[in-house]
Order: sequence, then C-alpha cells, then structure tokens
Amino acid sequence: MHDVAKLAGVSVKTVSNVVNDYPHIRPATREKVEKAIAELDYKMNISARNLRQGRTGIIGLALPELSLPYFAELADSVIRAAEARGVVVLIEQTGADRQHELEVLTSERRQLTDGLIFSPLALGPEDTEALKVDYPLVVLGERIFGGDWDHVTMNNVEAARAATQHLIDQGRRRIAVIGAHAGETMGSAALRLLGYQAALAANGIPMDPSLVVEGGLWHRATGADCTTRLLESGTTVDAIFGLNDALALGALHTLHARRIDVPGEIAVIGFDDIEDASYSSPTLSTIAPGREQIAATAVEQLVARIGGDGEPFRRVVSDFEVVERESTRV
Amino acid sequence: MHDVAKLAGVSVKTVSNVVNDYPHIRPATREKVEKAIAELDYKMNISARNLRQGRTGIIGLALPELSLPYFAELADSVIRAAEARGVVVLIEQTGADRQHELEVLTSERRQLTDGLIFSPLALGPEDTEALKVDYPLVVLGERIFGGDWDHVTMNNVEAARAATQHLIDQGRRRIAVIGAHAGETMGSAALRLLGYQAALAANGIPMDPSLVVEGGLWHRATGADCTTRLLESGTTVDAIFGLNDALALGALHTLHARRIDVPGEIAVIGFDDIEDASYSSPTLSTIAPGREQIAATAVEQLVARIGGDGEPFRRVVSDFEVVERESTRV
DNA sequence: TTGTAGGCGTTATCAC
DNA sequence: GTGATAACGCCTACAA
Repeated sequence: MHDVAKLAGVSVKTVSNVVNDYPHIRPATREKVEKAIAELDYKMNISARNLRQGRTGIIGLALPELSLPYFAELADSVIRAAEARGVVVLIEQTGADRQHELEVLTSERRQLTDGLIFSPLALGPEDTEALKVDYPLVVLGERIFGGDWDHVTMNNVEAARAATQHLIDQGRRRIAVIGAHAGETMGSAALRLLGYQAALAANGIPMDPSLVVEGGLWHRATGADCTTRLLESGTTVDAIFGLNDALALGALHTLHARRIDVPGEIAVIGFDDIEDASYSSPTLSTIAPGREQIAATAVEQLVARIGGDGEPFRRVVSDFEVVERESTRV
Repeated sequence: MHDVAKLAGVSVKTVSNVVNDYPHIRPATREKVEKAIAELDYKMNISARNLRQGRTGIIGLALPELSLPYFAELADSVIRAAEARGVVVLIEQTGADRQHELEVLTSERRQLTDGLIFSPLALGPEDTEALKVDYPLVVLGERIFGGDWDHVTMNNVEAARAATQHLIDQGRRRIAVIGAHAGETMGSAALRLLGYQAALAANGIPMDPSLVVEGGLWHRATGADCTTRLLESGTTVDAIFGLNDALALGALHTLHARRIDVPGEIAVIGFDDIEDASYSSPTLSTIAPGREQIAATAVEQLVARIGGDGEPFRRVVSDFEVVERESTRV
C-alpha cells in the first residue's frame, strides 16, 4: 500500500479510501491510485485488514457430515447464499457426536469466523448453556428451543403429519415409522414421530408400537436394517414412513431385495427431498423442507447479526411441501 | 497477552512461548502462565498471528458442487484429512463453469488460504498458464498434465478398461457408454472412453459408435436422458457403462421405468463408488477410486508445500478397485 | 531461560 | 478531499 501511495503520489490513507470505495474522492485522485494499483498488481492483505477490523469475512458451518446427502445439499445452498452476501464458508464436521458438537462451539476456530451456522444432531435441551456463546450464532433444526440465539427451522411436526396423512389418503392403515429415537423429546426424530401420531389420531387409527422401529443414525444402512427388522417381526405393514430420505431409500433397498412391490404391497415416503429421491427406483415420495429458504434465511440472519443487528432473537420456520412420486402413487 | 503476562508476572514473550509450546521453558513458569491464561480465559488472536506469520491455517478446496455426491464425499474426506493435520477447509463451488474455475485461481480469497486443492472440470490444456500461480496448489483429476504443480489423480484409463473388461467377462458384447464428451482429449470423459476402447480392442470386439452416448454434466438426470436416447435409437444393447455413478444411477432409473431387467437384459456399471451405489435397486457395480487415499494424499502434499517443501512436483496416482454388485452379477 | 524493541499492512482519528 | 500518526495483537530478532 505504501508503494502504491508513493507511485500515485498520495498518502496510504487515500489508497485505502480508494480500495474501500470511500465516496468523497476526487475522480482524478482515484484514477491515479487505480493506475498505480494496476501497475504494481497490488493486492490488499486480508490478514492485516482482519486484524484491524476484527472481522474475517468467513462464517462457519458446522454439520454432522457431508456424506449425508441432505447436509451436502444444505452446504451447497449455504455456500451459494453466503457468496451472494460476500462471505465465504468454513465447514466443520461433527460426526453427530455430542462431544464434537460441544467442541465446535468453543473451538479456537471460532476466532477465524465471524459467526456460526450450527446444525446440531446430538445436543439436547441439557446443553442450552453451551449454546450461550459470545459470537453470532444461528441454530438450525429444532433440537433446542428458546435460547438467546437465532433459530431457523421447519415445522417438523406439521410436515410429518402431512406425510402420514398422504399415506392415509392412499388407503394405508398399517403405517410403520423407521428411524425413531426412543427417549428423545426434542429433535427431528421426536417431533416427526409426534406428527405421525397426530395424523393417526386425527383419522381414528390406533397407534401400534410394533410399527415404530428404532434406528440411530439416519443413514441408508440404518433404513435397510430397520426395514428388515420390521418385516421379520411378522407384523402387517402396508406403508413405511422413513423419518428421512436416506432411511426411506434404505427401506426401498430392502423391499427390492425381498421382491416386495412398492407401492403395490408397501408404499414408502421419506423426508428431505434429496436429489436421490427423484432418481431411485421407484422414485421416492417425500417432504421438501425448503432447503434453499432455510440456507438463505440462516445466512441472512447471521450476516445481519455480524453487522451488529440488535434485533431480538428470531425463530424462522420455513415452508414445506409434500412431493408425491412413484413410491406412494396408486 | 499483555494482561496474561502481567498477571503471571512474566513478559509477553514468555506467554507467547508457552502458547506456542516452545520447548525451553521452566515448568514453574509454564504453570504460572497457564494459570493466568485460564483465569483470564485468554484466547490468542488468530488474525494477529496470521498477519505476523503470513499464514492462516486455512486451505481452500475448489470443486464443482457439493450436490454431486462424489464431491460431497471427497470434501468429507478432505476435511477429515485436513483436521488430522491441524488445518481447516474453505470450500468454493465452481459449478463446473470455466470462467468460475479460472476466477477461483486468482480470487481475493486466495489471500485467506495458505494453499488450494483444486478439482477442475471445465479447464483444459489451453488453461495451463492460468494454473501457474504463486501459491501452493494441488490439482485433482487428469484434465491438465505436466504443469509445475502437484497432481493427485487416479488411473482413469486403466480403471475404465477394468470396468469394461468386467462386463465382457460376464459375456456382454454390446456395451454402451453414457456421458461421453466429444472433442475432448483430456479429462475423465476422454480418458475413461479410451479405457473402454482398449478393453474392446483387447477382446476383439468392434467398436460401434452408436453405443457411445454423449452427455454433458454427469448428473443423474443426464444418465437417465442418455439411456432414453440410447434405447430409442433402436440399437442392441446388453450392458451400459456409466462414466460415473450418477450417470449409471440415472440409467438404472430409466431402465426401471421401462421395465427392463438389470442385469438380466442389460448390465450396468458405474464409476466412483458413491454411497448410493450400495443402496440403489439393484445395487450398482462400480469402480472404487480410492477417494480417501486421494484426499489424504492431496492434503499431505499441500501441507508439505505450504511448509516450504522444495521437492520437485509430484504426480500421485491412487489405486482403484472393481466392485461387483447386483447390477452386473449374473 | 526470559525480556525489549520493532514491525507485519491496515484502518480510525483528527488535523489541515 | 487528503495526509500524518497511532493503534490492532502477535512474533522474530537480539539482548540480557
């Protein structure tokens, strides 16, 4: 910057003003400086600016893992939204491990980012304290309510209710759920199960515990495994609600292997609308959770906070949609 | 740092020594300092360190997009490998657009990263000059050979030959390829096509141009579309080689929709071994390209370069493996 | 083994 | 409108 200033015959401050688009600069001066910049191929030192301003222009995104298609697609959307706002994204994977999720919140890396978009999977209401951090934070999902931070989420209960209702509308009555988490009262698993129960109740269908299959991590493998256990339990089933698409795709896999017709014998619906859902055989009906909207809103809120927005903390709920495809089409 | 030094009764330099694990410190001194750090909850200012050292501890990863499962899984592996080496990863998406890929190389964001792992999809040999950058660079894939940078890749030709040979071993003779890029002489498409041709030649099978289907971006949708065009051309086909798994999964989709038995009538093999390949119906045979190894090697090389390694530029070729699943199992 | 001085490249302040 | 100067918080000499 010194060199540029010298070559242009101005002070460093003027150079700084030019590169920062400070409005009150004489056109002639600006031109001189820009010519010097071009001539010397000068590039601003971001580290120095960061030090001075206390900002990095980087936001963190902490999620379970990119191998899970939903999170890969979410990350894609977040990066795009961030780019539109002139910030870049540092991704950290927690592996859905509670210790790792707690660590992310206090990590040294938080120094590197101006704020964090956090999608926890293992934290629960007992970890509320840990989320009281001194940097801008936007939490995704519904695991932890009511803290002093911004929240972007979807209406899990209502969406799961709609998915179940869709199956009921097709005449299904023995609807299984795979991927349930016993004992949880928060988190997607619990909330979606609630929606499922609500739909059954609203249609006067008794809830049968043998139709609720536990499953830990929501991978395809888990869905395949849950479905095997379900079928081998001998209970009657005419539909399966996978609490996410990966589970539902795993279910399709098992059903296919056992030559069970979908949707003829058993209809299947998932949740997330990942890209695979459009290309599986059969294609998978699912809930589209408004991923783009979630990403855009989260980035927008975070950037606003970083900019010193003193608004009260918000909780934004995105829209969802039932997407009917072959796996439930009669 | 001043405050810590004052509280511990030492100089700032000593504090610095402690936090940087400088070896020659009296245990008593170290303890005093650590106590003061804990008491004040002191955190080092990374920006200041970056300014002083000229390093950020961040590496860039530029790839087409995270929605493509192969790249999502690659990013996952890169982040893990980077974590093991104490660096974090900033991901940029190029959308496989040439302009965007060129821009990534000179972007202001390069100031923020100590080096870049770059997986180009649109650049070709004519862009060699653009890759001559003044920061550590590791290029993935085989689009551009022989420049002054490190290269981590797989043996596309040999792997494609093995995939084709696998189909031939199953008695297939009318083997189609989907996703070819006419006119390209570099890049995965061209190299894999070369391997395909080599296998046919080695087995005395004539190459039939009507079996080579063009397809631009390697998404599922493209694979589905290529397969439709292939079938509607009326040519005889008993196997399809998708130049990546997404294409092959798209093919499975179309074949399923048309009630064509896989592998009974048509066998299908892909390339990449993404997670979906294990859970499609039928499960997809494919080439496992050693993704973990590629990621680990790329990070390792980049970190070595950043550390000032003056070794000559290397080209590392990872191992691959044919994975046989239902889509080719007789 | 520890302390002191100086500078890394910017931007903010406040004159002019 | 533009310039001089002092921080931002750390690390690398070099000295003690």
